[in-house]
Amino acid sequence: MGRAPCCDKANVKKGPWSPEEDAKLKEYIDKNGTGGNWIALPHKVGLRRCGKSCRLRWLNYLRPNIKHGEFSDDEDRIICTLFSTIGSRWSIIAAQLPGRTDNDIKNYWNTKLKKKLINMANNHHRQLLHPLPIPSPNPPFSQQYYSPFHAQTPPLCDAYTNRNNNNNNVLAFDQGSCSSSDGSQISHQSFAFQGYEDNHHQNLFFNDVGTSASSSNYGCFNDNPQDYYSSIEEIKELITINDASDNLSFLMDEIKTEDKVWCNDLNVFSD
DNA sequence: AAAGTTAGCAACCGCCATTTC
DNA sequence: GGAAATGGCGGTTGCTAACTT
Repeated sequence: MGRAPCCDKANVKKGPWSPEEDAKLKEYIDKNGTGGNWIALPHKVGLRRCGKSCRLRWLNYLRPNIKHGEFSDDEDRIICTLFSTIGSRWSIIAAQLPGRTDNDIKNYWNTKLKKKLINMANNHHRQLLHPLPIPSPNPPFSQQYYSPFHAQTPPLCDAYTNRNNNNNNVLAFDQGSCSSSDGSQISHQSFAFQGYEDNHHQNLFFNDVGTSASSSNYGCFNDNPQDYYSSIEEIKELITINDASDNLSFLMDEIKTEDKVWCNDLNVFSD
């Protein structure tokens, strides 16, 4: 025969945990450990909770060194990189992000990061359909790749300045400041950029929505950043209709098959 | 100011591989 | 060897706070 039933479903409490329950569980595990048996734990602790619920509460909230709050750019990059490689294996992705739980990452992906990525992929999609003029001569900007997650990196500033000097149809605003070629400091509030590749298909810049604060001298900002989209509704539709994940996969595949390198510094979609 | 809508997140559900007896 | 529980995981739900109309 097998083991005894894990818990009396009719008598266990469900819903949000109270501070008292948290304190009980934490105190017990701090003193005694989990004992390797979550199902037996609630009885020992004196909680009317299912063992699975205790396990989840401990792993996702109570255990030491849990990190809460905003995800960093580095964490974004790791999540995107791994998701593009292994898909929704949240526990594996979480293992690469100390202090983050699979549940946290899953929630973050579903509520924020996926939308961000879809938006970027969609912008790229448009850019491929309607390529901008390739500048000539090709400006001597940094060979490093520009990452949309990384709006404040020096490569962005280099690209910004050099391309501006060549009066190209590109712009990039970042929060903070960077140096222009004449040595002056440029400050910006936000970033927005129109995307295109260089002649060698080695550098790819992105469209993205954003607002320009004070950069008219430096970019060729074409009026309203939303003009880069044929329709905002189209973007909403892209995200909401059908299965957003399938849609994202489609876009990812499309980008891959374009034989282009996307976000190479993230190792996302690189050949 | 109130009602309606949306976004974020904690927690639950259910499936499946593993473990136990 | 097989039945049944456990542990672990990804998907989903439901509550609540924030935002919009």
